[in-house]
Amino acid sequence: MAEKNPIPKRERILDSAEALFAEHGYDGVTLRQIAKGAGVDVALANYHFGKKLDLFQAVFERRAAHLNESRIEALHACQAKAGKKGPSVEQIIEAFLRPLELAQETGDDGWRHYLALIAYINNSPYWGPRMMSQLFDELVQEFISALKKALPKARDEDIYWCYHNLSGALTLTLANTGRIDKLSRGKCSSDDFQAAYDHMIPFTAAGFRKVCASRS
Amino acid sequence: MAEKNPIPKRERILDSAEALFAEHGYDGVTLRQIAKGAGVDVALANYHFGKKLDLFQAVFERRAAHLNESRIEALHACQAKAGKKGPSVEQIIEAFLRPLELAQETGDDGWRHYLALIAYINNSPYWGPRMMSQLFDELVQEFISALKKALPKARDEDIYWCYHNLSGALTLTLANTGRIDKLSRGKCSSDDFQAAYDHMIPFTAAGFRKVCASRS
DNA sequence: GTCTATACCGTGATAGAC
DNA sequence: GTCTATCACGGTATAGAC
Repeated sequence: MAEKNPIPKRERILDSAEALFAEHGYDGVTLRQIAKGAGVDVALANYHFGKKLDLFQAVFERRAAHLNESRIEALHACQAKAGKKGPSVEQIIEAFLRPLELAQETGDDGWRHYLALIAYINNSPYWGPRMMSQLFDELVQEFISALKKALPKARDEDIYWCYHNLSGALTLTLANTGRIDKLSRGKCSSDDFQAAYDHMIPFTAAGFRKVCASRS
Repeated sequence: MAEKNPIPKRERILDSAEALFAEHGYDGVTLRQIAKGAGVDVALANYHFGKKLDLFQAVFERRAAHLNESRIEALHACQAKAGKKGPSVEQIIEAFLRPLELAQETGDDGWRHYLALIAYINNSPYWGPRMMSQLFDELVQEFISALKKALPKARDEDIYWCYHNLSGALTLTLANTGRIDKLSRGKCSSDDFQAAYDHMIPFTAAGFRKVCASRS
């Protein structure tokens, strides 16, 4: 009692909820589990955040602004560096992805859990349409504009379908399911985010170029 | 009562469970909702399938064998056609994906729901490791072998990471969340599976070639 | 064998007392 | 901020109808 836990209870509730929602989804988690994980009483989550759904929203929103800022900064930095002709497809995708890698490799598991939660939401037919747009559309549209400039001959539909493929590859990476470990019999690891992005960037950039260059 | 519903109740339970699990996940669905959707009594699910988890498994397994067969057939057909030198990366990916498109476009929603359920499971850190391997590893390994032949200079890790990207793009497509509709302001539709695969095949094939050709 | 009605008992979210 | 009560709902078992 003399030594106070340095992390306030309110934050610990968010941390615990984040980890559990990411692993089991919204309905797979109870407030009691969250409270136990945070080392607080059940009712405290209610006191701070109201309903379970509001807590879910609060977790979702907590890190969004910071994440969006670092990705936008990365985009603007690569645009400034590229000068008038604008950055290449690779450079844009790099700016889209590397801030995630940095967040995932902070050592603190919070970001890893948060991004797994985004993967859960983005892949869900229920949550996806309800939650993704409000926080991420603005960012995505800015990246898509940049990609259109880098691929001036591309049709709009082609750009969007390519972005969809990129988003899918990213989502499965964020979900961090360990499936690639099994399939590759240990040659690759879901936790090796650097390897994931090192492959994803040239993979998707080549895909964009191929699809957006050809006329069907 | 004179006219009997042509679909037996046991199947209707599976159909209803399939649709609901795909939309809301395992914990987001109650047996009572499933029963209501099937137009049967709550206890009937228990009678036919036992525990909720067993019903989930039964849904997961019902269409798996048929799906695996049609994908393996497609692979063997393209291998036979290609002759000694073996099929190209595009042809292999085509064989991997097109049977899914055919299933999704039967008109009957069952396959669409089933494949959305696979997306849910594959993207879940909880269910993915527990369920994907048992039914799909054999198939995937056969496709990966074919890809290795088509890309003889590739390192194993590169092949697996490329497959991971393909799997992610596919998973998000199967999840059918409608997100691309919003982002593209109606120019693309999640329900347009043909467009999805028409783009995914050249996109991922180009990615495989790029990543598996270069030495880092 | 197939199916329904219903009861049981644990657990969940939430509100109100302190 | 915390503890506890409430009350609905969930999974599951049982009894028996057709």
